[in-house]
Parts: sequence; C-alpha cells; structure tokens
Amino acid sequence: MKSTENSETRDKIIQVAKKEFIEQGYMKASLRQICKKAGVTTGALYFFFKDKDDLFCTVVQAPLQALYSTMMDHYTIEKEIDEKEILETLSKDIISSEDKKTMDKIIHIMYENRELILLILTGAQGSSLENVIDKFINASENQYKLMCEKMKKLYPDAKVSPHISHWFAHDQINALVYTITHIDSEKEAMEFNNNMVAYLMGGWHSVWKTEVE
Amino acid sequence: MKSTENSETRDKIIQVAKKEFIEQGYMKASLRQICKKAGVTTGALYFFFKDKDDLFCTVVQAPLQALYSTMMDHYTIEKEIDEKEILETLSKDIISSEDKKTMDKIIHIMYENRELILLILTGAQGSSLENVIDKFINASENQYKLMCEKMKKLYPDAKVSPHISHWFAHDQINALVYTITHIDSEKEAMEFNNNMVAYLMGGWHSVWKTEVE
Amino acid sequence: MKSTENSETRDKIIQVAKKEFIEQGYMKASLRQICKKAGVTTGALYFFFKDKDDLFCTVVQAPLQALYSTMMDHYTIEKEIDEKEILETLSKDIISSEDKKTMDKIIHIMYENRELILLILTGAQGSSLENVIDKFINASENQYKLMCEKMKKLYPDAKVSPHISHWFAHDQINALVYTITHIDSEKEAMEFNNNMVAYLMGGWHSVWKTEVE
Amino acid sequence: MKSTENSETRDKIIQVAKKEFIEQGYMKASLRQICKKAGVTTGALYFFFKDKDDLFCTVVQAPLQALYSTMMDHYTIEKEIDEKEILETLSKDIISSEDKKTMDKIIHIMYENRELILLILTGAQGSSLENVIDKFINASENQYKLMCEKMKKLYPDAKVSPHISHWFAHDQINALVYTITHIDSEKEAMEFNNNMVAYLMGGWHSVWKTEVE
DNA sequence: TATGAATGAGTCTTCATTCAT
DNA sequence: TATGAATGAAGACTCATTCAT
Repeated sequence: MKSTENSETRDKIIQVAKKEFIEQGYMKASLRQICKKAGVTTGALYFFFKDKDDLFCTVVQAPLQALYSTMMDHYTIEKEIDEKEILETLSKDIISSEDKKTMDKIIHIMYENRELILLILTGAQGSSLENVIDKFINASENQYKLMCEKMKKLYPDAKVSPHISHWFAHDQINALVYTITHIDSEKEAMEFNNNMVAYLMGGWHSVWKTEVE
Repeated sequence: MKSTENSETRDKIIQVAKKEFIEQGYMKASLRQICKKAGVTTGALYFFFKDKDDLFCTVVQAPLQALYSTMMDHYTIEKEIDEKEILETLSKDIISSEDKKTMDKIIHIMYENRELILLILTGAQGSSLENVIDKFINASENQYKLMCEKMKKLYPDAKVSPHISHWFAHDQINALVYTITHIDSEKEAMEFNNNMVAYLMGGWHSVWKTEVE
Repeated sequence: MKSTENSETRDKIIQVAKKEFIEQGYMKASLRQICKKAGVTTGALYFFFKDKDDLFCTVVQAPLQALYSTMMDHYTIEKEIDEKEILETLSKDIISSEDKKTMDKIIHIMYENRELILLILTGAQGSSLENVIDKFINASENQYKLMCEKMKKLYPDAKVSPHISHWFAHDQINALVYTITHIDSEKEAMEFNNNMVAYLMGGWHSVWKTEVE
Repeated sequence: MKSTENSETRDKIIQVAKKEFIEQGYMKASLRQICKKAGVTTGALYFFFKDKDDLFCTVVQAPLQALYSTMMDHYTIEKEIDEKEILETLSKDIISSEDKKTMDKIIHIMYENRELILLILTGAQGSSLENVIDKFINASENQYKLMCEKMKKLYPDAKVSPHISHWFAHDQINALVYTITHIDSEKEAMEFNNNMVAYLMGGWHSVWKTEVE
C-alpha cells in the first residue's frame, strides 16, 4: 500500500544484507557486495536506506522489537502486582512464575531469530546498535532496584554493593545470551533455562547473606 | 641492551597505538593515523611490527600474559590439593579461599591495566585476539568439570545440564568483566567481589537442587 | 547502447593503460599512473575493471582473440582435408598453400596491432596471460604430431626426437614472433615470410634425414 | 686475499639470492626476503653490492661468462680458418663439425647451470640483463653475414631478405633455449641437438632456393 | 523507482635504498 | 665489515556515499 515499505527490491536487499551482516558482522560487511549479490545497484540501496547503519537497523529491527515489547509488557504487568504480595514472596522467589514465563517466551523469540540475535549480540560493533543490550539491561534493572530496597529491610546487616541490582539485571540477560550462543536446540535451551532460574535465584539470595569480611 | 625490544621509536609507536586502539578498537584504528601521530613513517612501523595484528598483540600482550600466568599458576596449585579435601569442602565452598585470593589478584592486575583489558574485551574484533576470553573460560572450565562429577554423586537426582560447567566458568569470567567494565575504583571492585563470590557460590549450589519440573 | 561496454571514461582508461602497459610492461605499469594520466579516479577504474589483470586482459583481448580464431578456423578446415592427400603431398610440402595463406593473414593481424602483440609477447610477465603463446604453440603442435606419424612411416630409419613436433610448432610461432619483433613494415614482413616458409620446410625435411651418429 | 670478493656473508647472500631470483624472477624477488633468509642485514648486502641489479648480475655472471667465452673462442678460431675452405664446404655444411663441437660444449655448460640459465632467459625482466641474449645473437650473426655473402654468389637469383643472417643466428640460439627449456636430461638434449643441426642446416639451404613468387 | 558512473580518501602493506654508528 | 633503524614513495585495492538522469 505504502511506498517505501513494500518493494521486491527492498526485500531482496534486506534478505541479502541479513546474510552478509550475519556472516561478516557490521563493519566487515560491504554494501558493494550486498548490492552485487542482490543484483541491485547502489543507487537503489540508497533510495531505500539512508546509510549502512539504517540498513543494519532495518535488518535486525523485527526481533529486536519483539524482544523489547515482550519485555516491556512483562514489566508493565509486573508493576501492577500488589506490593505486599511481592514482599511476601520475595524471600522465596525473586524470579516469579510470571518471570519464568517471560523468560521462556523470550527464549522462544530468540530461537526463532537466532542468527539475527547473534548478529546483534556479537556483530553490531560499529553500528548505532552496538550497545542495544544495555537498554535491555537498564530496563530490567529497574525491577531489581525496587526489590533491593525490600531486601535491605529484610537483611539490614548485609553488606551489598549498590551495583548489585545492575549486575543482577546484567547477568540475567547474560544467561540468555549465553544460552543462545552455546545451545543449539530450543528444547535443550528450555531445559537449561531451569538451571538458570535456580542459579540466578540462588545467587540473588546468597548475596544478601554475604557476611562482612 | 637488546635490539628490537628497546627503541624510542618503537616505544612511541606502541604508546600512540595503545591510545588509538583504545579509542577506536582494532578495526577502526588506522595505521596511518598511528604513524602520523607518532611522528613516524610507515616503514618504521613495519620495521618493528609484522602487521597491524602484530602491533595490536604487542600493545596488549603484557596484561594478557600477566592474567594468563596468574590463572595458570592458580590451577597448577589447585590440582595438587588433596582430592578428599575437595570432596569435604565441596558442599560448602566451591570457591575456596585460594580461589578468592586468585580472583583478588586478577582484579588487581586488571585494574592496573584497565584500559587495555577493556580493549581486549570489547575492541579486539578483527584481530587474532578477538576470542582470547574463550581461552580463559576453557582453562577455567576444566576445574568445574571435575567438581561437577563430585556434585553429581552428592545430588544424584539433580537434573543438571551438561553445559553447566562451561556456564559456571563463563559466568565467573563474566563477573570479572562486569566488574572492570562497570566499577571504576579498584577498592570498590574488591568489595563488589565479595558479593560476587557469594553470588557465584549461591548459584552453584542452587543448581544442584533444581527439581524436575 | 549497452552499458559497461561503452563509456568515455572506460575508453580513456583503456587507451592510457595500453600506452602504459606497452611502455612499461605489465608489472612495472602502475594503476596510479594510469589513473592520473587518464584524469580519472581509482574508484572509476575499479568500477570498470576487476583488477590490474582484468584491465590488462581487456587491453590486449581484441588482437589475441583475432589471432586465436584465425588459427582455429584454419585448423578446423585443415582437419577436413582428405588424409590421403596429406600423405601424398607430405614429402613435398608440409606447409600447404592453405598454411601459407593463414600465416599471411596472421602476419597481417599482427601488424595491425603490432604494439599490443609485442606487449603480449614480451610484457605480459606477471599477468594471467604471461604464457598465452604456449596455447598457440600447443594448438599448432597437434597438427604436427599427426604429420610426424606419417613421416615416420616414410622414413623408418630416421632417428628423430619425440620433441620434434613441439619444436616445429614452437619454431613456426617463433618465426612469427621474430618477424613482428624485428621487421617494421608489413610489406617487408610478407616478403620475409617467403623465406620463412622455405626455411621451416627445409628444416622439417632435413630432420627426417638425420642419420644416426 | 682480496677484500670484497671473498666473504662468508657475501657467499651466503649470493647463494640465497640465487634461490630467490630463480623462484621469483628479478622483479618479484625481494631484497628484504633475501636478507632475512640469509640471516644478514640490508646494510651488509649493500656493502657488497651496489644495488639489486648488481646482485643479480653477480648471481648469474659465472655461467654467462662461461657461455660467452666459449662462444668467442669458437668464433676466433673459426675466423682463422682458410676462407677458401669455407667456400668449398659451404654448399654442404653451414654448420661445421667445429660448430657442432661448440654447440655440444655450450649445451653442456647450460645443463651444468640450468637453473641460472633459465633465470637469465625467462626471469631477468627489469634487470640490466633482460636483453643479454641479444648480445649472443649479435655475436653469432657476424658469422652468418659473411656466409650470406658467399651464398649470394652461389645463388644469385635467390630472393633472400637482408634479415636472414640475423634470423639464422637468432634461431640457432633459440634452438638452444628451446632445448634447455623443454628437455630435462643433458643426454636427451645432446640427441635432440642432432636433430637441431639437421634442421638448421636444412632450413639454411632451403632459404637460398626460395623461388620468387 | 531505480540506474550506474564517479568520487577520493582511505585501507594495509612492500619496496629498494640510505646512513650514522 | 657489518648493523639496524628509518625513509617515504609507491603498490593494488576497497569503501560508503553521491547525483544527474
């Protein structure tokens, strides 16, 4: 219907660019090569895309968006949960069954677009997306900041670094990154995720029991 | 005294290259720029260094070597520890006081060369060192493989992924990377490390108590 | 009409490249110089030609092709000549009037493109065409192999090296090379060619009369 | 005894340079490589040799000299032979038994230094020796010029190009070049040489019987 | 919508050579 | 005799990007 959004040429470019970016990474990938392999001229490419970075962003946009909204939906719901309830369950499960569901969903999305996710994770250097993960981490961190406040009340003597909320967000994302990087089948990944949930929760609780040296 | 190792020109090149690599990363850094800023001709650079990669390796070699030998020394000592002792302490401390000392030492080395370490960690793409961390992780993993064997005897019903030893090694290194990336002062890093040790150990033990879903 | 084949820039590059290659030979010729003298940027050159070798091949292609097809046409016709006839005339004329015509035609083509032919002959070292002459020689040799078989029947006692067919092909081409290298006018070359035909035939027959030492 | 002529370093350089020049040809060979492989500094090389060309000449000088003096000795002797005798034998043997001996000797020298000879013949482009063969040809031509004079008296009606003496010298050398290029064993080369002598003589005589077209 | 010619600064790397020591 | 540091121009080639058509 619209103009610049639908076009065989555009699709062809994206398709070839995806392959190239995945194989070479952002910096090493060459627009020339992409054009040549797509059977398209440079001019055509520049009609549809502002520059190399724009093309890259377009290529990885879909899964990135899916991931981001999944995460945001989750946190929006989360926030509405009664605070009291949180406090009650906190000592047991920092990762709720709701969390677990979201993680599974995220894993699913990631495995549906595994190559692109890996591209974002390891091949985005030089592009404007080279630090996207940070956005996810930061979004995630807000949750843990709140929880940290509660925990501090439960364990007033714990000597815990102020970085811990960020670390926890970071390591949760990291677990996902690890999974998709090292485990090939989604099924196995899901199983591994059970270990991860246990691991992350165990780690979390232990931190609050750190004794002063 | 020696020849190709000491030279004002060589030093100047290394010094400028270090700055450039840190600022731009391996790929974006330009030998031309380095030469120009060092007030040296290309020929001079190529007299001292085989190519761009060689220059990069030379720049980061010292801290890398320090890190590697620290780690190796540690594992060599570790291996000589009586196996029985390991089994006894296993249920309590997977990270021994010896481990803790090594981690502190590693953190110290890292902070002494923080910029270079960050360079290796985030700016080596394209060079022959783009995957060095993997070597550290693999070296570390061997330890955890052994421990996993023991744990499986203690918790025969635990449903644990075969990837777990690698993950654990990975996350330990990751904790170090996180530290140096996010925490500016070494002092604070050392404190944070206490949390990390608790975190890692808590995570480790929890994994073995994962119940079948 | 067509695109990449016609272009003022392209023509200019080829024209200048031809001059440079002729003056310097393939290896010594510099693309930088060619671009500069053609008033063209490097990028432009590389838009039209894959690399230095591609440019070189383009420059010399026309006369090479003309030569090759002339030769091939000749041999195709030749093969259809009745074998008996060959045997009959063999003792007299190894170089038929048909051969002579072809040689004249070849000489004509060569003189039309004398500089380029000399370039191929003496300045192609380093390019993919550095051994093209061998292809001509080999194509030519096949003819003489057949004739050698016949001659052996006529002169069963002749002690002749198995290399002789190749040598004969080689020396025939060599005669052409000599001509174009040393004789400036085509007219004179044609006259000289009469001597060459006599020379080659005389040599050929004498070989078969070589007595055992 | 003398200084710059005898030296282990110098010998080593020559030895390595010989290998490199043979493998790469004059232009592609790199002095850097030669120095590195010889375990010698550039300075050392430039102490013994003026430049790349000087080194090349030194490397190939011995066999070149041997060839040249053999040829010159031959021609000096030849000239002293009684002119009458020449005239008598001319109609039969343009290549005398003395010639044959010289050719054999030359072939022998060539095979003793085959690699270097091939280097001179095919790898000297760019050096000051790229046209040495011409010197041999020119030296040889003088002989044939004389003979041509005689032949013209014997065959006053022959229509022979003035280039013929040069061609004959050229082709004689060419026969030698062909031999060393295509035939591996000296023994076989000697046998082939019998065919060559017959060939060259047959060619020579036939030329004088060329009839006007 | 697309073409395709053209830009021109940029890439890493190699070269023969020089010269103070 | 040799060292080895340094030159600096030159090598082929690639890049993302532009723009008239």
